[in-house]
Amino acid sequence: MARSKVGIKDVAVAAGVSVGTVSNVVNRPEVVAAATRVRVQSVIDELGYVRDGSARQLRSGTSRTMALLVLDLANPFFVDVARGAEQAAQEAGLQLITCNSGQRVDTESAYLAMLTEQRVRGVLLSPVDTCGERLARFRRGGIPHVFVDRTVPAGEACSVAVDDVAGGELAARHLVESGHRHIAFVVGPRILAQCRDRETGVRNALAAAPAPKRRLSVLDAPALDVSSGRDAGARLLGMSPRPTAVFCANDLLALGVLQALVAADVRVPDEMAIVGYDDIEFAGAAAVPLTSVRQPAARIGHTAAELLIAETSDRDGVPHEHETVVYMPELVVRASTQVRRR
Amino acid sequence: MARSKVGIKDVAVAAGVSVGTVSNVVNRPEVVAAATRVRVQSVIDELGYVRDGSARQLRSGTSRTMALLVLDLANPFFVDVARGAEQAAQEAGLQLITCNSGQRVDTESAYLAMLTEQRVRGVLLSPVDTCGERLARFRRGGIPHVFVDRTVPAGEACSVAVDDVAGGELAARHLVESGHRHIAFVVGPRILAQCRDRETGVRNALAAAPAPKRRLSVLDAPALDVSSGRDAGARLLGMSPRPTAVFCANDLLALGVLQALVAADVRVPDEMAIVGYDDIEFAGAAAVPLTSVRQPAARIGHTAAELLIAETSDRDGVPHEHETVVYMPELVVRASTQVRRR
DNA sequence: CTCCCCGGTTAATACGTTTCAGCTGGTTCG
DNA sequence: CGAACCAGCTGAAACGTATTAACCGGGGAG
Repeated sequence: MARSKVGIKDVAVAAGVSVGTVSNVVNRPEVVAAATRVRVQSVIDELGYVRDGSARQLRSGTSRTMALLVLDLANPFFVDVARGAEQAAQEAGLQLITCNSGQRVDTESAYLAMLTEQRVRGVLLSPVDTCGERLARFRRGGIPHVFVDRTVPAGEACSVAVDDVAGGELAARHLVESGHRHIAFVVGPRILAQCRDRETGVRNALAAAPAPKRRLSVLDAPALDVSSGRDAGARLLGMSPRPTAVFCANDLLALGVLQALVAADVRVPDEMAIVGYDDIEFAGAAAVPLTSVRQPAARIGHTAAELLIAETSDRDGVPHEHETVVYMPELVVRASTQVRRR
Repeated sequence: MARSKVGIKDVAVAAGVSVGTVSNVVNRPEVVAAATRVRVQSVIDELGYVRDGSARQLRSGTSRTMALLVLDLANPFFVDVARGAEQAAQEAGLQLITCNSGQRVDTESAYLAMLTEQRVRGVLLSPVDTCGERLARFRRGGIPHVFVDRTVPAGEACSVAVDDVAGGELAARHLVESGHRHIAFVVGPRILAQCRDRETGVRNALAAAPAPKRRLSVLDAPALDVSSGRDAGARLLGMSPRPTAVFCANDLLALGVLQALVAADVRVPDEMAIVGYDDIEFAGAAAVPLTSVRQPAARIGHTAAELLIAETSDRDGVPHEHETVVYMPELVVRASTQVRRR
């Protein structure tokens, strides 16, 4: 079991052949004579030779793995994005590695630095902040990348996203049409474009609503997760006058708010309606099934990966045109906004 | 913006020093004179030089990244494991990449092959099947690895797991003590040791229960996910006589079963009690908050990563002792098994 | 018979880095 | 005054692979 360092050279001498031939057996079997091929292959199996990715990549200059760097893997939305991207990568014969920045800028740039050093084929990127200096440096680094769940000025890079302004409008309009006059919006860190855009959508919808004037209360949450949602829910309960409906910037926040309401015996939706965002699988299974704004998560990942693959395949001479894909969100109405049998 | 290929050599000539000096500036700044250091560094910044990971690793022979290969990233339990592992890696100055086998054997071995070629420092592994030939080949490959959420015969490798038999017992005993006579167990693919062990625990608990004899119905689910849970829930509803309690091999299944019950207007826990496994965050936020068996997910990941790091740090000459860590699960009782104000 | 081509193989080179032995000029010690 | 040393730097040798030009023996075309 001499597992120490068997290289192409060892295989070559053991098979009585040159290293070039061994390389051919591994990478282009069709060019080597059948007899030689099986002999070399059997030596490879016997010795347990595995080619060395570093040397291979150093020599060839290109990698066969791409990366997905997401904002928050604890959010099932991004897990679905990853699933879609993984499938597209697999279809193209590439490997995908997933990295999680956890909404932290420094973790994000650490990963970007590592991926740059590794010379990955490309990166699918859902960055914390589009404007930061660290991100700009990465982009100057010349590694192909596609923005995911985030748009970017046309021509700068490919991007695949959902119209978050429209999504915010969708949610707020639904609440307005359900007769709510005082609506709360629980928003995450404003550094996230998603949060800013959804807020814009909410304000648009309220401004466009027919008289009478609606009131909007905005509650800030420090992060887009369940425990921040619980906090926000507690604050919501303390408000006076209390809003009759709440829209949350994502489903994790909404689930947290819901927990706080249920714990305080506030009836949903009778006393407080709730709308979430993302329509993660758990939204429909919640204490009160959540009305939510659905995004085609897996398709976003799949499309983004396809764009990246297109960008990194050498189309000899043909220059790459950056492309921007924007999907439209869709409102899924459930019990959390439907007053039952009056 | 000539982003094409700036290597250490380009930096060297631009700064008027030798390549060795540039390498030192990057890797051991303390050995080079301050004046030279700042000059070289400024050239590096200006040219946007990034050292090449492949060449670096090829030369030095060791990698600074380790990998985590999980069974199912859609299960928040594994996301927590990843979080713990990531933290431990970061503490040791290593990078962690996460790969998702999605409970598919072929995807798993594709990732293992890639990680082997890449010569990663080590792999944290929660395999689909401990016995398969493909896994055996990987293990012969000599890449250090630690099993996660899965025990392995002592001495073969390190492993960090939770006592699943005890967990199954915990859940079943709780239901027995709540007075249930006919219990259903929704189990996932038996190829997963977790499923087998939890079933063993259930049978142990029932065998050990005082008279009268309890009845056990086992329902097979094709996968450990929510939609399989919904299917199982539908089958459960069709049973006659119908069990009065159901224990699910994980929380995703339990949430699916719960959805099916709620949709059919079956009251939980009055008509049907439910126990899940993993105590994921969403279990407490479900339609009826779920009683569940909690596992210390983040700690599992953290400990496993620490073991791997210990195994791969050269303790000059001291041979590595494989270690097995087993945590005990804990029952968290919630509304899904507590009949309310009778 | 010569020439050329062809399938199959070899030997050499380059990829970008790290490392290490050695060179330099200057300073301190005996 | 010479020897020994020092900091700071240089230059070349690997690391394991993919690639390419060259080589070789034999068979078909001319």
